[in-house]
Amino acid sequence: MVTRERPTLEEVARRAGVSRATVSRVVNGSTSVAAGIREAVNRAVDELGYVPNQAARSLVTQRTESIALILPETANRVFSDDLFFPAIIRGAGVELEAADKQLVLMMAGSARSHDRVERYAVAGHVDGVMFASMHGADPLPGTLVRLGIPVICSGRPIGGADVPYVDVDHFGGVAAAVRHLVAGGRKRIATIAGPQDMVAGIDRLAGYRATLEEAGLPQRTALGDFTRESGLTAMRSLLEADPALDAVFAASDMMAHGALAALRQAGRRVPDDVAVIGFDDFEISRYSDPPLTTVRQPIADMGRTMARQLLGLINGDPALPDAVVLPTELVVRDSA
Amino acid sequence: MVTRERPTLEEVARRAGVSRATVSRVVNGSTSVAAGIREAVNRAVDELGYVPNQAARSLVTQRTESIALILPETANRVFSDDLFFPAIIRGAGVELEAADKQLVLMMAGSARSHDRVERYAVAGHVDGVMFASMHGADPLPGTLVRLGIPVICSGRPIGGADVPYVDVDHFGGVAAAVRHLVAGGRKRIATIAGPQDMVAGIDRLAGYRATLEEAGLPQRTALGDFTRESGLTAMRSLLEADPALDAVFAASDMMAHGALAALRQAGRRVPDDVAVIGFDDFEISRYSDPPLTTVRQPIADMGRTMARQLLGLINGDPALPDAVVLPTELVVRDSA
DNA sequence: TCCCTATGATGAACCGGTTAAGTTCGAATG
DNA sequence: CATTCGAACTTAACCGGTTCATCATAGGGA
Repeated sequence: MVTRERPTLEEVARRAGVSRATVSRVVNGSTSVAAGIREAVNRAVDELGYVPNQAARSLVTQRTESIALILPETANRVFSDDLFFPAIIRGAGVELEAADKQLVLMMAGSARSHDRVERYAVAGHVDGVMFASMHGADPLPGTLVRLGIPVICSGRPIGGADVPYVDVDHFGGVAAAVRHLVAGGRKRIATIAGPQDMVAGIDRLAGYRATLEEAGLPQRTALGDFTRESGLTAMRSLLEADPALDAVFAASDMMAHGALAALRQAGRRVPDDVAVIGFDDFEISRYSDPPLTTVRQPIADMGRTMARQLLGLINGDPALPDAVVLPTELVVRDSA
Repeated sequence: MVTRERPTLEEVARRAGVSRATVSRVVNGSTSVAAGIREAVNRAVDELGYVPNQAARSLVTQRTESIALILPETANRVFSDDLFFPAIIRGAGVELEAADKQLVLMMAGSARSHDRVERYAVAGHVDGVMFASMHGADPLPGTLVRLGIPVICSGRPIGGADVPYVDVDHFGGVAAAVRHLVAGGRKRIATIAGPQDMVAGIDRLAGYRATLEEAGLPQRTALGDFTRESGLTAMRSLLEADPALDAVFAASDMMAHGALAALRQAGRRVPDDVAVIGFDDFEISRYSDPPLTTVRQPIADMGRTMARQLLGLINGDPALPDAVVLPTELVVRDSA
């Protein structure tokens, strides 16, 4: 391996016949460098193939130009089935790329990795941290904020931690979905709720409850964990509890697909016998049988917004809202 | 924001009553430090909450403890439909995490981002670079290798670039799939091929061709780009060209699902009229109607292996193979 | 003519670690 | 008892940039 020696500022300076300081100013596009010198320096830079050493730069500027995105442990488990985190990554990636920042991905969840993340951020490896949908009342975001590290969460943090976040209008989306079912004449509307240690799970269940209450209709709840498998199981237990139910709202698309499978196995027609609505609007929901009616949440946008907010925080933007809530929208297809 | 000043080595040293060098040795777990002193230092570290500054450390060690994973531009487009890149990320992530390395994600493809990636790597921001399935004969991996940067590719590089890589046995997998169709008595076996500027596309088509030739059966090819939509379109054109075809091998699961949809629309039963086999074995293929027979490739394993190989390269492991080819396996379900 | 002020370049301190070379000191050796 | 040696620690150089205080030079005004 021919590890070519990388030229340093010093060498560029020598070649251009100026001082290190001047080269630094040219490289950083500073003003007040005579045109002639600037050219000479640029020529030397090109000839030597000079690229500034990031570590040296960070050491003095205290900036790394990179941002961490923390995924919960569950991402590991669910990744193969779930399209949520990839979309977050994509959205954040695009935004950060535009700002010339790097995206560092970390999995967290276990106590060990928890500590790792904290040390990593504190070591000054990144300029800020984004948390993707956490479980429970995770203390880590708050801890980092207290240490003076810019942080943003996806999903309103549970437990009242005072951390800026980006979220979507779960409640409104669910209300629209349930009202759609009610308007369609459904009387026995059940729900497959998500994990009750995540805002997404909590708020969607709350939306279901409030809307049915408002409509004066009975409620029936089964619990899932956002995965297809859990949706299938939950649907079975709902059918057993109330064979006459005529609609179900699932708090995630994957659970809705599980529910579709369970209904098919139980010989129910969708939407004739039972209407089904999901939440997410993943690509695959357009291709299910029948195509899934669902609440669209702008996941990639969420990633983008998180990145944008975090960049604002890092730059000390004064007029930055603590929270941004993105709209959701009911997408009506054939399943309800 | 209370940006608490982070303690430095100097302060720890002062508190422990020793020199900077000694603290450094304790922190790095070096030998030859008397137990008493070691304890005193550790106490000081804990009391002050000292965490080494990574930039300073990198500056002298020339190591950053992080690794870049480069995704092709298409990842952006396809991400919402595709489960390939997430699995690669997950696999690599797990392995790197175990080695206490960080994963930096970058999108490349455009000329601009190309340059960005090169500069980033050369700036010493990462210790090595992994490329996820590239299009065409990308010169970037070769360039980085020449610059002395450890590199590994997923998928044998096109154009004979001498870059170490990890790939799967496309040919063998496809051969098994096509033989399965032949053994099932299929006589008119078409294929939906992947992009011919990617090894995965090329090798899978080659496997189809060779195996059919061996069986003395006629060939028929349509081209897709691995997405569901392209699979649907390709299937339609295949049906038009040969309404009597009785089997199709799609070079990706998503294209196979598109094909299933096209066949359904055309009134063909699967597998009775037309047998379908895909390639990937994504989670969703277990839940399609009918469940998809497909060639499983160990994607997460590929990510893991890439990471492992790269770490070996970085550590100068002498007995490192240039190429690793992982096995594929036919998974028979109901579609063929 | 002389002094003052921009303008542009330079020298040197500094960021926070690592590590080679040097120092100290007590135990072992001849 | 003098000498050698090795363990344990300190000193100081260095990594490669940024930036502030300083300085040189040319131009303008009194």
